[in-house]
Amino acid sequence: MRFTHEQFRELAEKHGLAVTHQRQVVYEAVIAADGHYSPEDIYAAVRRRIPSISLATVYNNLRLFIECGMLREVSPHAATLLVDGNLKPHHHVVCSRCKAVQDVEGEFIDFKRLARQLPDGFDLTQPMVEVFGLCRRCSGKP
Amino acid sequence: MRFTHEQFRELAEKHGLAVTHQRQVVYEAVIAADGHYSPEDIYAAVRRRIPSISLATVYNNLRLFIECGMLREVSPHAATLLVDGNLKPHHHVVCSRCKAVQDVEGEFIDFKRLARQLPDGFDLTQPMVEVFGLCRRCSGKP
DNA sequence: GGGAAGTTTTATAATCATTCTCATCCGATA
DNA sequence: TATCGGATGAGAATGATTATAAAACTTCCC
Repeated sequence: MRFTHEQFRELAEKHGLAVTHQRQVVYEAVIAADGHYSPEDIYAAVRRRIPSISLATVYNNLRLFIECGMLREVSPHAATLLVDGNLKPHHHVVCSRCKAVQDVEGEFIDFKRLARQLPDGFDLTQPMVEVFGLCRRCSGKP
Repeated sequence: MRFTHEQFRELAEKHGLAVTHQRQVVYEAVIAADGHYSPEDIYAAVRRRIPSISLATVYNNLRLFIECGMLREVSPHAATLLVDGNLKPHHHVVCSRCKAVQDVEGEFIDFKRLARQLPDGFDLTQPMVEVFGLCRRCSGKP
């Protein structure tokens, strides 16, 4: 999707970001791409319009967009592998900001309804769910 | 948690793994640690019992344990950041093996029940859930 | 118990994604 | 237009993870 300079200026101002050409093109590339893409993917797309752009600029801007809520991060995850020795069925609550993981018990998934929505052939062997949000410290709540 | 040599041998055989001292100690370290730990954490714990162990051995064995189902990986995630320009509420289905991500629609979460289980102060700003399992290709189903 | 065959471990090098550094450049404001 | 602060670009640096190859260990069969 393309934006006029004015449209993007408005959007950026709403989120407190300065307006630059690179920033607009990176954002357009993500919105135009309908799916889940890596920084390298976006870099490749943006280079068709700004051949001189730096990969670091793409990373910087993606991070900013995510922080101010203009984009979502898929699977907000810790920078490293985490293992869990607890094999009993349980779910996780993950803080999108600090990546802290806590266990959460309870039956809050309607598996019948979920099963109807699953892609064909998808096998829910270990029904395991992660819920994202902000932990107490990151949400700034008392 | 500690195992006798016999107990661990039985466990390993059930999952088709050879029995080595290092392997047993790594596994015990994960089981004893009640929570979500990184390879470095486990490495630190194991070194107290086997000072000469190599970090690569810890990685190798954690990967094996995860593959054969003796441990779970927290937040199975792609090796790289993925961004999603779709801000409409939706959830994701993630393949634990190949890390492919697909969107899934529908109301299958009982948010009232979930809210009761959430840790204190946890803020579900963007109720967003990821469901893990095996995609058609990785599950080997027709 | 001994010995061959195949794994595992170790140490180190290599790789990959991401961030940092800093000199330069651009955009907003006076 | 002059100035200032933030943004960009190029490449180096970092950190997690994987690959490599030689040495050590397990397993299995006798």
